[in-house]
Amino acid sequence: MISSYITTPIYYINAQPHIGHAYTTMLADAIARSRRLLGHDVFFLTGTDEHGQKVERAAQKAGLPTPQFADQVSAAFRQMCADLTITNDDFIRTTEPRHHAAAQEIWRRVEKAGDIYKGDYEGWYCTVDEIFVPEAQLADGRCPNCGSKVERLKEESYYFRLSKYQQPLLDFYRDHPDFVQPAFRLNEVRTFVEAGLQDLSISRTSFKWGIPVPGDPAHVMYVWFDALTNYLTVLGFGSGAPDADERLARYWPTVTHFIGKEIVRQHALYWPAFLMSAGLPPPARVVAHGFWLMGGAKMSKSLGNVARYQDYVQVFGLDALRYFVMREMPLGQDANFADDAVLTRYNADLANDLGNLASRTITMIHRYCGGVVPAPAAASQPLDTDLADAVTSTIRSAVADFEAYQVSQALQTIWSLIGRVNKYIVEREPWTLAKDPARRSLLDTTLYHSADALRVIAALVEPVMPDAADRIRRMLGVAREQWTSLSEGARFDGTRLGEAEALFPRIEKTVEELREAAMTNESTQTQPAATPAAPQPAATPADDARMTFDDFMKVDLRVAKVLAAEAVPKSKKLIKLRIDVGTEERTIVAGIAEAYSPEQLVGRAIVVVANLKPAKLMGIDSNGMVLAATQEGLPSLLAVDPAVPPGTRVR
RNA sequence: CGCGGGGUGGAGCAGUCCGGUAGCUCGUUGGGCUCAUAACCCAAAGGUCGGGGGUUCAAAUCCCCCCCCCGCAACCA
Repeated sequence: MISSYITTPIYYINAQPHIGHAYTTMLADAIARSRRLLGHDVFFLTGTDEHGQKVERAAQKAGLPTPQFADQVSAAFRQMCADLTITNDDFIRTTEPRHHAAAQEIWRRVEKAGDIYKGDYEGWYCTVDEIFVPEAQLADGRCPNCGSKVERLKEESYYFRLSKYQQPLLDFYRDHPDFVQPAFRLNEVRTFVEAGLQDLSISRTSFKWGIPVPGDPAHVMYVWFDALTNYLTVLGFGSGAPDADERLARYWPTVTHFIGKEIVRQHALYWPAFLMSAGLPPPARVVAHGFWLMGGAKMSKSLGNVARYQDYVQVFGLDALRYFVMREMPLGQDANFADDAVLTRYNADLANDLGNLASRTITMIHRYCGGVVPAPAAASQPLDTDLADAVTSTIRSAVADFEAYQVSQALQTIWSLIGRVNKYIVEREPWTLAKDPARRSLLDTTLYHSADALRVIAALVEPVMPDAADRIRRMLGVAREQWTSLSEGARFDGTRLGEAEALFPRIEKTVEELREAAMTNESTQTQPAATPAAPQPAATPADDARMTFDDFMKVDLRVAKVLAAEAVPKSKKLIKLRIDVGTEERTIVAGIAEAYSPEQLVGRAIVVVANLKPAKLMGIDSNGMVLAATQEGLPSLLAVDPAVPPGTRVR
């Protein structure tokens, strides 16, 4: 028996589940279901990643003790699985004891291999938030979160000898060209590895919400070292359980990790390296999908375009949501999540094509054959054999598509068969045949083949739309089938049909009407308890972090007038401004291009820091700084009454 | 010259590697049918394949130059 171990990423609980999490999970679920239909021994895992300082902070923000916060958000992900009828066999939480045991075990093994050493981690540290801020996220040399000054700090840290695995990784990639799909993602990783690997910091002392390092509890493991291990935890790794080795041997070599493209490096580079070090084989396959765009733009909270899977389940139904995302996103590509596209797919593909095919087929058998599937004539005509051949080849290619993770392709294949059957029915005109008793046999043959094709379609569509598959079978009066025995011409004639029902009733409303209805609904719903929360409470800085009035007066704030503005070439955020500060004209560079065009700035009265040391930005000397309130990355300029003359002091 | 992806009928995409009547879905228009969820089937209109140059008997496809869009990186004093 072939083993298939399928995983989703474990989801980081600093945010509520949204359509992106839902998609990865549904994709993995569809593949898991398809593997079961193929008779594989499947183990399907999902779960939540709960450690790290971001979680600590999110908990603070929500005003909850960290463990309680983790419970709450993790529960929301568990609920998501239930909402989406995900068939996972286990749900791992990294805060569970079994996971702590596994992570510590892999640490010990890596340490034993001589791949862990102690060193110093150096970076910009914010004393108020007690975190290291990545250089790229610094805002004016300040913490982007609380705005206080950061300082250069060293922290003791354990390092993993990633550099040692450069060649082994390259060898592994060379020997396993199918390791990452789509293939171009592996190329990216390979390029990265070829450029040289640095050892990886894998522990922190600056926060406590994590798994203690064995033998040195002052350190907790860096989240990725901890998180990736979850894939082994659920197999009993490090548990000492009697069946652990057997389970590991049974599932580990077969694993397929489904992930989003943003975490390819962790899964295709760090993870194999950790495993090699620990003496375990790297995963068999990593499948990376693209992002869902909303109206062509990346989903983000600031744009307010983050889609909630719940809304779509409510309006279109779960099967329709699953169908849409599987159909619309080819493996590895980005795709657009547009409401009108969902509606179109629903009506065109589900209601008109599939739903209507089921409806007309079932109705005719009820009407012309007393609700019992008729037997086909012994001698087939070309029209019949052509259809039968199409059914056979559709089974073959759709199954192959699923095996290659090409779910969108599989659905296209299945839908062309649906079109084929619809055409077959029109060409035969059963309603005409029914009027002539002499053509009874041809009528029976036609309806038999139509019903048989529908039976196969139900089976093929099951991984994506399990509920619709069941409903079709109920109408046809047939049982669930494994793909291993699925074939054209199953001769289920004599079967009594169930009631005809509309599989996917057409939705006649417009997108706007649907939105309105959904919004009305939402407002009557109680918000889930864990939703965000109160604007972030102002950090209460320790007394020594405050400054004196004199300190403040050192900052020379002035009203200035924009004389000219132009975008800085090759930069995304920078605009070069020529400003009048009363006493003189100056050039300053401001990072506001994402919110303002140069034209709308000219003539404007703004507030600047006039006594800031000059700095060079993209090669341009900037003499001062424009004040703006930045929300979700988008700046909003401080404005004063235009009547105030340039040079006026602000305090 | 930072890296990468892309620009194909109204919309969304395939085709580009291996040159040879430009294809699919939706939409539009006309027709057919009436079993069916105003669904299904057929047909038509609609594209100088981002722009320019080149190679070739022949270029969406190969070569050169340019323009535009989207990620990432850089960049927010």
